[in-house]
Amino acid sequence: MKAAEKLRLKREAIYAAAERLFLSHGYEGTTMDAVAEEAGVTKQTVYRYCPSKADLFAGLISGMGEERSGFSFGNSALEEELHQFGLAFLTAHMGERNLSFFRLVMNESWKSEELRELFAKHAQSRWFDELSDFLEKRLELPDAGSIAQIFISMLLSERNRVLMGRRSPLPRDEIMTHVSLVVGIFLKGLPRDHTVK
Amino acid sequence: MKAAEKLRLKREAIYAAAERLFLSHGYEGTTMDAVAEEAGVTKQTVYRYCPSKADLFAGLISGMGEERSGFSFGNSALEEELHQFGLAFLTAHMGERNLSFFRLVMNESWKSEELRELFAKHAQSRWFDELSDFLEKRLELPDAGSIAQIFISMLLSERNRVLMGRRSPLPRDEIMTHVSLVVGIFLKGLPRDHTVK
DNA sequence: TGAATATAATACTGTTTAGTATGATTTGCA
DNA sequence: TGCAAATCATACTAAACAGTATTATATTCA
Repeated sequence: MKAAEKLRLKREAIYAAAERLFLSHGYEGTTMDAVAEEAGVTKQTVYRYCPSKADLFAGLISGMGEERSGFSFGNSALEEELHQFGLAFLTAHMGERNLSFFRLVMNESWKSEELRELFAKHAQSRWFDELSDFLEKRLELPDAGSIAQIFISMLLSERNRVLMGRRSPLPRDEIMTHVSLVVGIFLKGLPRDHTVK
Repeated sequence: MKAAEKLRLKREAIYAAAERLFLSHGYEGTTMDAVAEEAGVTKQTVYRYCPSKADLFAGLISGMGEERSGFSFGNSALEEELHQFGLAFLTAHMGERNLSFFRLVMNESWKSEELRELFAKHAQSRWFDELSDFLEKRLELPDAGSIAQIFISMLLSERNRVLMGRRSPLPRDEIMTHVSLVVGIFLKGLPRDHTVK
């Protein structure tokens, strides 16, 4: 095997191990020794690929920046589009990885401006942008941004309890029921002066 | 001054100092030396009043359990009641103390079942219970709990950005605008089969 | 006043952990 | 084959921090 290839693989193993640990145990709860062991590598090797724990963490977060929302709006009826969006959004946000990532952001983001900026590119911003654009295109709204944020919050109304370990993530059928309920309330409740374009 | 009185004061000083530090720096970020200094006291004295850091923390959290929601529903029109509730709720939840407390809960609650139980008595549960009862009393609803949770989430739609340091807490006028918007959407959007009792 | 209690001041123990140092061993490559 | 880079194994340093120990000084109260 080529040398460059091996280096790439090792680097990926280290970052993958770090991601697993950071997501499941948080920043403070993850030691560099644990990262090394999880990656099947020595601590020196870890430090050959990153200058410090903080850099490893920051590198990881910005690496995650490439992830897409995994949903695109189409031209179906408003209700149908919102329903599909809600399903995709809520399903994604009830996944373990997403829940862990959100906890991590919450835990760490207030510690430094640098981290806040890193995180800002993630969270729900892709989803939010798509929804906001869609609402603006389809409806005449006073403030599409606020309205989009409200719709997203309605979808996530059960998430805090999940995040705090007071209930398990919504299973598929509860997600469907919840999305229907939310889309119903939202559509009927939209400001009166909206018009479908 | 009586001895018992002095003891009580000292105990309060220590717990107050610990609360300030835990709220602003988190559990890990707070050292017992810092608590002692903040309370103007020696570390031994701190340990005379609590057996360990974990106990100090737990004692604090359960001490906060007595706090009321500070709002009671009346007999005005539905819209007016919801509006008043929204104002009180959102104002409280945009306060620094409440924001810090929520961050703390988020940060620590996943670490142990004991902490989760402690926290369970707080968070929005008082507010939630009152709202849920009110909706059940006033309306014919399929699931007052879910609906109450959705209303609360709508009110808090901007809070995540605040929590993550991406915007400052909503000032009074934005709170009012937001509450009006939310109550409007919510009331118009409620499931059709509701009837005012 | 004098015994008992609380506190101060200070230093210490033990543990955890980020990061470094060293010397031996493997591996790609010319 | 033989060199150079990467890795391993292991041990170390330095700092932070929870919790303890000691000795001396105040304070309460009988």
